[in-house]
Amino acid sequence: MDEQLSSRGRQILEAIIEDYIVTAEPVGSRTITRRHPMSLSPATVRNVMADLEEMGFLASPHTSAGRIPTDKAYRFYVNSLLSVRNIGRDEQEEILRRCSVAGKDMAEVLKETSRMLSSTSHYMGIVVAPRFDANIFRQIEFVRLGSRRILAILVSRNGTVQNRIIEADEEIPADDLVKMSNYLNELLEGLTIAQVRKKLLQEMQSDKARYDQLMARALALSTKTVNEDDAEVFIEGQVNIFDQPEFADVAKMKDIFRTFEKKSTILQLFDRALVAEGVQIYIGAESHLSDMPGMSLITSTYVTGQNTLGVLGVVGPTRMGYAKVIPIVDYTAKLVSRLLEME
Amino acid sequence: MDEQLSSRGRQILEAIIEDYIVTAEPVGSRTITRRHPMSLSPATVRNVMADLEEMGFLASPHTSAGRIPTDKAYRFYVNSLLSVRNIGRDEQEEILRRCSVAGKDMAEVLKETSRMLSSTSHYMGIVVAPRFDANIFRQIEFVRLGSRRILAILVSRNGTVQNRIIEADEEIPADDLVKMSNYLNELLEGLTIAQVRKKLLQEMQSDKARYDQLMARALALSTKTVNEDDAEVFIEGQVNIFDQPEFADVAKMKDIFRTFEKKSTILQLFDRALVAEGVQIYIGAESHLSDMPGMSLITSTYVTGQNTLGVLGVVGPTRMGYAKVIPIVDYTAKLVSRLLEME
DNA sequence: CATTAGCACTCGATTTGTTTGAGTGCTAAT
DNA sequence: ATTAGCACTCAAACAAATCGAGTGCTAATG
Repeated sequence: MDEQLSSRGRQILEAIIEDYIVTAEPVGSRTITRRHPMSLSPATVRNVMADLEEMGFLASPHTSAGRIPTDKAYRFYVNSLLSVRNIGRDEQEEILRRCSVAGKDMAEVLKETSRMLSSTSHYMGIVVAPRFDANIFRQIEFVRLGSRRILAILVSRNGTVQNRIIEADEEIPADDLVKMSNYLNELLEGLTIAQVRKKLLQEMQSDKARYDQLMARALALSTKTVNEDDAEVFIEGQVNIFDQPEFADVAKMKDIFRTFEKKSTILQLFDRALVAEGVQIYIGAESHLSDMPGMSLITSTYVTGQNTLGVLGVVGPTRMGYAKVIPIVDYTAKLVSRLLEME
Repeated sequence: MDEQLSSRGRQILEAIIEDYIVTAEPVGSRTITRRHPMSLSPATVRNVMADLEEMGFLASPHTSAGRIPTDKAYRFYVNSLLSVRNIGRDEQEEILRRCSVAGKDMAEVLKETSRMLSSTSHYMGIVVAPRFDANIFRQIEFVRLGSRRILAILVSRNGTVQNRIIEADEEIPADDLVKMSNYLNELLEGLTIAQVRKKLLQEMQSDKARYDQLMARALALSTKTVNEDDAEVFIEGQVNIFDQPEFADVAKMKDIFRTFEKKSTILQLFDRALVAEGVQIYIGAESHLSDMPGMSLITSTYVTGQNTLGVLGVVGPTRMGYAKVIPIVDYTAKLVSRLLEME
């Protein structure tokens, strides 16, 4: 069934896709010949288009409209047709400028990155923050707030801070708090947060803990601190989809916004991209998410050294400017990697 | 011009408003007599409605449609007609349950509160976090991340944490960091963050700083830490406005979402509510924000002791269920006050 | 024999016209 | 003062007519 595509077929398919990307209207044979002068008559183009439709690259909304590319067409376009042009000098600078907000903590940087992705691509920018789990323990600190209220602050090497308020069962003197943190800091030095979690459990069951009240309490406190890991997601530029004609309909809008309101769906999606390497492209149904029909996403992981930290990317309609967005995502991911590397 | 409203006039106005609140359709004389049996003929109602229109309580979209309440009508309704019914037992419990997420830091609690406000009211929930400025300094801590990278952690009495990564000009030994934080903790004890800011400036210009290198550096670092105050806003349930028929139009939707995307507008609005006390109601143009025509908001401040901490509230169409939402906002504000009080 | 001109045909979108019905204001009867 | 009656209005809903971009097919063409 998969007859080879003639060179002319490719050329016409490409023309159709590119036209559709900018106009969002079904494109017909006339239009093609007008906008991409290639010394062919509409009739010929029609024949070719009929072939392309049979091969599953095109679909017609109804008999007397033009044709629109299918997911398969976009896939082919991205794989074979598209010459990923290099990222523009000015774009590059814009990205660099926007991401290099000095002195901010990581969350701020990533949020700004997401915002930048959305405004340079004109679609939605998404950044999934590194799982706290993968970070390396740096220090734990306890601050007394009230007689029993204790603020626990957990710092990891890259400067991420997690804090949590703990109600202690009984009052703990300030000195003890210092001792406790000293003890823990020594104990947990150099471990990842995931390992820290395990270690704490082990320690609590060990003999030492049973004899040393203070230690036991320290362990209990820190377990409470460290015991959850909700990955953060930054989604920005949702309003951009209002400008996409294919969603210009309140019902569809609502669906989309609902989907992106609960971030778990997105997380699930991006988690898949996390295991892959480099730029990933999911076109339409390829995302296997029925919640977002007609949308594509372009993602890339960002890393430090060998470790994959997180994923970032852009979500837009399948009819998205791949040629422009792919290099943006790619460059941004590398940039963010570099920025975090320095830490 | 402000002729007195007859008791019958009030009654009919109330009927119209309440009808419009549930149907969102212009209401006519027939409808009124049908739905609110009050032994009056449509013709009579018509006469009264004409009077009400002249007085500025009603407006007709066009001659042969029913009439809709004006802002003035809602204002009158809220001031004079509305009997704020007590909050329902079950609603109260729902709110209590949703807000009492133990062990979370304040940001989480407020975010959840906002989410709760939106889902119980079916409009948009907004919570403005306390200005960090007003908090009372508790402790500052420096953590070394790299040779020159230092993480500064600022804790206030109520457990709010702000942290910031600082690039130092030169390497600072760990001991010095401890000394510095000790010095600062003593210096800043008990001040509000706003005062801290001033104090730091003063100190830096004092003689001591000129002689004591270390102290000077400590001051410089902490100034960097403390030198910004971006109030946080939690806006949740934006999708709810998709269900409001008056905004069922892509252009209006877009405007609204755009407005709420940059939170500064909202902040500006809520800042005004901050100085007032208790429940505030802004109907339509009363908010003086041309960015959100046709919307009302109901806010209340939350406090601990004498201090106003922040504002929370609900934003919806002017045609909003005031009778239901007002007690919700009121109760929630009091609850949040209580929750933070305990800290 | 691939290409193209020609042509009848389709079908959504747009336009125009008609009907419907909820609503109004006014007047005259109650 | 209230209401029944009536002529009038106007958006919305529906239907028919028209338009036009597009199609598939066939026959002519280089």
